Amino acid sequence: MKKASLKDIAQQAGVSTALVSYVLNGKEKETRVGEAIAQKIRLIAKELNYQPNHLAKSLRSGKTHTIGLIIADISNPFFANIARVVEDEAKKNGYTVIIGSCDEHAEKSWDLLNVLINRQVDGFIIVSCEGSENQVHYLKERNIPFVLLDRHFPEIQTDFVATNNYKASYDAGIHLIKSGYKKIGIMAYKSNMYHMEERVRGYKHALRDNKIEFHDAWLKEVHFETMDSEVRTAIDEILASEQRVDAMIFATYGLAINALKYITELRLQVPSDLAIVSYGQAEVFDLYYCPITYVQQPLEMLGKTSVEFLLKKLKNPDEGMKQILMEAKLIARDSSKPKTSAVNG
Amino acid sequence: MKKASLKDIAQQAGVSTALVSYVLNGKEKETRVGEAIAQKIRLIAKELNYQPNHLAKSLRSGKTHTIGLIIADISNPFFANIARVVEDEAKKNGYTVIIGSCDEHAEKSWDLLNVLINRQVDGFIIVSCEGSENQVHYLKERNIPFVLLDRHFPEIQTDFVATNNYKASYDAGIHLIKSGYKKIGIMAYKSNMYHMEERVRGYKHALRDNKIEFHDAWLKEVHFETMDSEVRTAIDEILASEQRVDAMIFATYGLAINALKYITELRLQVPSDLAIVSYGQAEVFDLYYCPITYVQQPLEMLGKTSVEFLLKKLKNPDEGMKQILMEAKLIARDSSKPKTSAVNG
DNA sequence: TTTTTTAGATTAAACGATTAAGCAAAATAT
DNA sequence: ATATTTTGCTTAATCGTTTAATCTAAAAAA
Repeated sequence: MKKASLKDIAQQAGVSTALVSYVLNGKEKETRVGEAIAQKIRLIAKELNYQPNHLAKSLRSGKTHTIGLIIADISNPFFANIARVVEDEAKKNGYTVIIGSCDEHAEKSWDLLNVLINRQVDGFIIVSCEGSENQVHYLKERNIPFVLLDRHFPEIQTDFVATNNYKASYDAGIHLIKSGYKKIGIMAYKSNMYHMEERVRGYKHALRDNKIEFHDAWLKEVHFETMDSEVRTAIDEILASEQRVDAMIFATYGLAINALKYITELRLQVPSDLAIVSYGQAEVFDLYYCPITYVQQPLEMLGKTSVEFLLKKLKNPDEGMKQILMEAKLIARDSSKPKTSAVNG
Repeated sequence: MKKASLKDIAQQAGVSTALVSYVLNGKEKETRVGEAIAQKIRLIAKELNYQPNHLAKSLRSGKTHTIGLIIADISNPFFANIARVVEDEAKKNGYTVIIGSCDEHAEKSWDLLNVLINRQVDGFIIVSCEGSENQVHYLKERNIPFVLLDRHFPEIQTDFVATNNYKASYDAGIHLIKSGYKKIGIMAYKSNMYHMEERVRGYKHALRDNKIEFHDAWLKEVHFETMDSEVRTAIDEILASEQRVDAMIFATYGLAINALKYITELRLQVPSDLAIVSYGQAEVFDLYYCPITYVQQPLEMLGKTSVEFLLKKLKNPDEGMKQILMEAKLIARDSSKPKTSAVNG
């Protein structure tokens, strides 16, 4: 029992496929289909449990109602959460999502892009990785609709939905300072990605605005690929330095996890030995013996808005560029509680 | 500058599209295409950067090289990790994966199934949820290839790849008993899913084989949807009961997380007040002040094998049924360390 | 020399839908 | 009664491939 096609319905109804198509697409008015025959077609369609063939539709229309989501890694909770939001929001609008993980690797990202372009996704939502500017330019040139998510390139005019990382880091810095910490370090990825630079810049400005001199040794930049080992070295160094820090900001969830493991090994007490504020969010932060203060990014909003922007663009390609920076929220916990009883609760 | 099609190449080469198709699909030998013309076609194809249109191919062949992966929730680390493995393994074989989250909800799962069938995925990898037996039967009837992953229905003959949950729970129980715990509870989902029942059965048998009488109060079954509140009640009850437990097994990651949060609130010490073994795996288990003993499922193998089974089935639909149960590994940590110095290190 | 075979190409249908264009009959206008 | 419009439907091209069937000329065999 094969799937029923338009033709099958047409035959049973004794009409042409055109009529069937018109009726089933609700164009009976414009195309003046007789009411009687329309009824009949609808009935037969229901009887045969007709399901239109997406492939054929897509081939004809050039639209697949599919969007490609390129992220670093679906097994990372941040991206997994984003993916879930995107999936739901897309489904709500009749779109299907194909997710690809590029491991922060421009080459993989490029492969994914091509695979998905070949599969004729209607558009992309992309969490760009370092060195993928050419890909963004490529999409622009080829006029393939896309929205950058979470990260963007300020020197390239694109739609994007991201977090105000500068502000988030600034707030994190201020928070630590207000809590009485004066020697504050930050660990970030070695990267010239704008979002990462902003996370560092915000931190620096928080220091500056509070007359705290920034020391180069306080900034630790590690490579994504070799994070596991580099984080340890970095922590060793930052604690051994002349200007030993009493607090640290971790610019990503991955960094924080690695650091926490090492800090636990070292039997350092949080926050007395080292106060902590981290980006990202996950169960660990709640359940760590000293709950971790973190920068809560508006995941839901980021995901939803990116889908919204993309779909609008698909409906109307000529619509203006949409760019939005959303504010993160600092969730204060014990890992950054006031150093002395002097300040705050 | 539109994408080049077979026709474009054919025109430039001054031949028919058939020839181009033959050459580009490596059928030049069987179909006796002249060597000279074949060269020319390949050259032009390269020049025009020809990329075949997947939609057209699929429409013709009935194969989309796409597989549907239905899981409970991509934002759950267990499934996210599985998804990643599946994604990679599929890509290695030229397949694309479409992931759908059904939230342990048979109705959503059914929707997803239909959406994906309509999108003509070639086959499915499914983590079944409660009450989805009809869906499995449906797939069998319609002869749509699929492999059940992580969970299966023993009363339905299907391909599947799963963990030996009975053995895993049995091992967990034995481990606790050997560590000196005698009053061991278990928390699971209220469910008649086989994998969940097996997790409970293994635990019970571990008790039985060690002459420990099982008390009904030791088994706490909570509903997935209302887990947050029910877990608390369950813990309260199991601790207040006459046969207060000194150790607990959590049958899923989600249960463990909720329980740990509450246990922390209650200021219970792990393992002295309550020893713990949990299913699932994630950073939390490492970073909890008392690292959590957990049942490590062979994620990578599960994912890989499920893809392998499915692809084999796609190649050769008549191949026999493939079923495999993989062994989990208990990772012993401090949360279940020996109660007295009597046993073990 | 005639017939058969073979190499090398083309034609056209098919996959399942959409849709512009066309056509005949009925209804309306002149 | 004739011209025009409207109604209701069909035809056929199209999207980009694949592939069975066919064709043609040249080569091989009879």
